[in-house]
Amino acid sequence: MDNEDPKDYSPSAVERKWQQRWEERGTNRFTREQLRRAEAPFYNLMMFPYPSAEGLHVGNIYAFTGADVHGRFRRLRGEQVFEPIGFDAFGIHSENFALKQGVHPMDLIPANIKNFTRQLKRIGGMFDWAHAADTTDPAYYRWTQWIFIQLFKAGLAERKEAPVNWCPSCKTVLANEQVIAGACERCETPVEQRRIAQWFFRITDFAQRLLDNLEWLDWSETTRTAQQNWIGRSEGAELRFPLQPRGGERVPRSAEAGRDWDIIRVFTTRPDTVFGATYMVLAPEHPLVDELTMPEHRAAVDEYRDRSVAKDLVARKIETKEKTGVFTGACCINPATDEPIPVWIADYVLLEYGTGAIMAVPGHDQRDFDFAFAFGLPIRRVVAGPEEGPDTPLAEAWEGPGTLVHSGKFDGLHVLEGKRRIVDWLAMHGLAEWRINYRLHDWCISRQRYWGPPIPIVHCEQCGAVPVPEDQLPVVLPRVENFKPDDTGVSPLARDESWHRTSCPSCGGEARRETDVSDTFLDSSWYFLRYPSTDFDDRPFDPEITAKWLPVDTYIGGNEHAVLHLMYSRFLNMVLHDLGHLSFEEPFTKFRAHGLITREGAKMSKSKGNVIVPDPIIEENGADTFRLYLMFIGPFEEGGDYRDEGIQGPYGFLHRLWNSVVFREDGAATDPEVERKLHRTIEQVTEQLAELQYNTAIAALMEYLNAVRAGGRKAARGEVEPLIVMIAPFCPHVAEELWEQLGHAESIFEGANWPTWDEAKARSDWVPIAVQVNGKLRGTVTADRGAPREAVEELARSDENVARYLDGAEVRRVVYVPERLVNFVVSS
RNA sequence: GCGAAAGUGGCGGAAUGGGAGACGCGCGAGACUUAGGAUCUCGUGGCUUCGGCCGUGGGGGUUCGAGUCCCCCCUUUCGCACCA
Repeated sequence: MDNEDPKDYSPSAVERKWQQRWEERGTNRFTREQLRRAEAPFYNLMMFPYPSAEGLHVGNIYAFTGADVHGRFRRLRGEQVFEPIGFDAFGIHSENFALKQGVHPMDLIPANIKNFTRQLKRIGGMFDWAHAADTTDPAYYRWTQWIFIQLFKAGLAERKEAPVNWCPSCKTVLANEQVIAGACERCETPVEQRRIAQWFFRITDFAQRLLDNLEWLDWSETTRTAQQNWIGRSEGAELRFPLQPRGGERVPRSAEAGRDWDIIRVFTTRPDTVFGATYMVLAPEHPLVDELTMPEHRAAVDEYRDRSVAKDLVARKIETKEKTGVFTGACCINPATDEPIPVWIADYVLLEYGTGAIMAVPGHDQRDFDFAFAFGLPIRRVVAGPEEGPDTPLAEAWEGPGTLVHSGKFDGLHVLEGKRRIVDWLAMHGLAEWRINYRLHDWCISRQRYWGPPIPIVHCEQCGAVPVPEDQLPVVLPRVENFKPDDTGVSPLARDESWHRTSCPSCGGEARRETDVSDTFLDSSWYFLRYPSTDFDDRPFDPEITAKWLPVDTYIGGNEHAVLHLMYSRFLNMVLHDLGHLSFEEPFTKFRAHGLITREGAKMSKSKGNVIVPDPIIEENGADTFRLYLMFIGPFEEGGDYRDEGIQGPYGFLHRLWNSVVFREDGAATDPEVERKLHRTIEQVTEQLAELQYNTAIAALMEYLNAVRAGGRKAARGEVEPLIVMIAPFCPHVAEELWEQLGHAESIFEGANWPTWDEAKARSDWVPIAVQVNGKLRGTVTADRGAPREAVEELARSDENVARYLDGAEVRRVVYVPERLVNFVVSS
C-alpha cells in the first residue's frame, strides 16, 4: 500500500527516517568525555543476548523494550542514560549449532551478530553501539582471562579432581546448574559421573556474604528467594563417629577423637536425635568406603558402587526414590550411646552435600525410616510428640517437635534445648562441633570444548600450573577446523600440538597450555564492567569511568538467570572488590525480572510451531506498534499472553494519536475537563513508568486520548504535546515525528521535558460520592469538594433510590469517608 | 515433598479495605468512504417479573463495608527436588 499523503501515518517511513537520524546525529552515543563528565549518570542495563541463528526471539524483544522504555523515560526526565548492548556469543549452544550445520563458529557468529544488530536497530532501542561488546572478540576475552588470573593469584581458582557431571552426547562436563533432573539441560541426555581434573572458583567461601547482601538489594522478590534457596544455608552440627576396630572391641568415647583417619564425620541439622542413630550411611563414592569395607562384603559393595556411579544422577534423582544400599561389614560407635552401629552405603546419600555421610535416625527422618524398614534395621524413638509416650510405636518417622526420650540424661528436654545440650556435651569430648552448611557448590569453570576462551594457564613439569603473564594476554583461541568434541574428556584444542606446546613462563622449560576453555558464564559475569570502557584497550575497566557509572542502576532480565548468571556476577564483583579493583561489592543495585510471553495461552516452542517471528509483524505494523503492544499485554514483571489480533488496539491508538496531532486545532482553548484529566494522567504515568508498570500507564494514556477526542472533538496543541512526550518511551519514532510536526527542531529526547502535574489542576470542584445502605451501593450523588459531612449526608438521603431504602428503617450509624462514600447502617 | 507466585467477563487484564470488570481485543449496531486491518459514534458480566437480584476458585471468619485482611480446602504455573 502506498502512502503518498504525508498526512497519513506510515510507520515504516517514519521509523526509517528517525533511525537514520539517530545514527547520523549520534543521539544515543557517548564519547569518552561525555562518560567522564556526566552529571546525572544512569546505567540502564539489560541482559545481553546469545546471538542465535534464528534471530531475535520475541522474549528478547520484550525484555529489551521493557528496559528501553525505562531508559528513555529516565532520559526524558533529564538523566544521562547509558544503554549498552552486546553479544554473549561463546558457548555450547553456538558450538552445537555450528556442528550441526557444518559451519565454523568463527564464521557463524559474525553473521548472527550482524543479523541481531539489524534487528536490534529495527526495534528502535536506544543502544549505544559505540560501546557494544562481543565476548568472542579477543579484545574482550583478553580481560576474561585476566580475571581468571586475578582469581588464581588470590587462591580462589584451584584445580582439583572431582566427580563431575558428564554429558555423553555433548561430550563435556556440565556445571551442577546445567543438569536438570539428572539430564543435560541442552540435549536432555542422561548425565553420567566422571572424575576429571577441573578448575574451580571458590564461590562457597563467599556464601554467607552472598546471602547477607540479599537483605538490602533492591531485587525482585522471586529472584532473591531463588538465590537464598540456591545458597541453601542450614545450621546444624558436625558429629564424629569413631570407627570400631576390626576386632570388635569397644572404643571408649573420646579416646579416638583426635584421629582423623578412623572417624566418620556427618553433618546433621538434628543432633538432638543422635541417640536414635541406629546405623550410618555413606555415599557410594565416599573416599572411606574402600578402607572400611570388610573382605566378605567387598564384592557386593563394589558391585553396588559401580552400578550407582554408572546410573548416577539419573536414577538417583528421578527414576525412583526406592531405597537401595549394601552393608560394608564395618561398624562405628554412636558417640552418644557408645553402641556399635553398622555402616552402609546407599545412593540416597549424596557425596556433594555435607560430608557425604549421614547418621541415620529412622525414627525421625522419613528417608531413614524407609531405608531401615526395607533392610530390617532397628528403629528407635527418641522424640515424643504431643500425646505420644516414649514407647508409642512409630508407623512413620516423627519429624516434628517434641520431648527427648531414650536419650539418657537428656530425657524430658524439648528438642531445641536438647540440641544445644547434646552438641555441647559431645563437643567437650571432641565429638561434635556446631556447623553451618551450604548447598552452594564451588563453581566448576572448565569446559572440554572448543568454543570458549582458553584458560590462561601453562602446565609445567617443574613449576606446576603457571598463569600466563598478563602482558601476554590474550591467549587467542586458534581456528581449529575439527572442533568436534570426542569422548576422551579433553578439549579439541588438545589435538593442536603446535598450539598447546609452549615454554613455561616461570622456568622457561618445556610446557603445555591448558587445553580446556572456560564456562560461558564467566564471560557474562563481568560484561557490564566492560561496556563503559570498551574503548580502552589497556585495561578491563577504567577506574574513573567505572566509579562514575557503576554499580548498574537498573538491571532487567529474565528470571531463568536468577541463580546462575546473577550469582556468578555477584561473586566475581565481590572478588574484584576484595582485590581492590572495584569500590562496590554488589554490581546490580536494582534488578527486575520480567515475565514470560505466552501465545494464545500456550508456551512458545519451536516444536509446537507457535513461535512469534518478529520481523514480519514489525514490517506490517511498525516497531512502535509492536513495542506498544508488547508493553500493553500485561504487567511487565509477570508477562502475558500474546494474541495476534490484540495488536489492533495499539495500532489503532497510534493512528488516532497521529490524526489528533495532524488535524489538531492550534487556536482551540483547552477544555477544563480535559485539563484535569491531563494532570491526573501525568501523575499516574510518571509514577507507573518509574515502577515499570507499563500496561496500566499505557491504559491511562489511551484513556486520556479518549477524553481529548471525546465526541469527535479536535485536540488542542497543549493537550497533545505532553501526550507525545509521555508516549515517547514506548514509541520513540512516531513521537519524534509528531514532535517535529509541532515545530521542534531538536530530538524529543534532547529537547523535551517530561511534563509535570499540578495537584490543584488535577482536582475538580466536585466529587462523586457513592451512597451505600448496609454496604450495598444504592446511589451516587455529586457533592462539592470540601462540603461538610452533614451536607453530604443530607444530599445522600435525598437521593430517590436511597430514600426508598431508608424509608421506615432505623439508621443506627452513618459511615462517612470524605470525598468517597456514605454508608447508612440500618436495622430493618 | 519443599519453596514462590497466582486463581476476576468470550479473551488479555484493571481496581491505597470503600462505586468490581479501567484500558484493550473480540462481538453487535450505525456513520464516513471508489476503497480500507484506517477513522468516528453508540452498546457489550449473568439473570430479570425492569422493582431489582446474583456475581472475583470453594468454605468459614474479621469489618459498617472484603477481589483485597485472617484460617481451612481445591486448582494452576514456576523454581528446587533423597540437601540429612
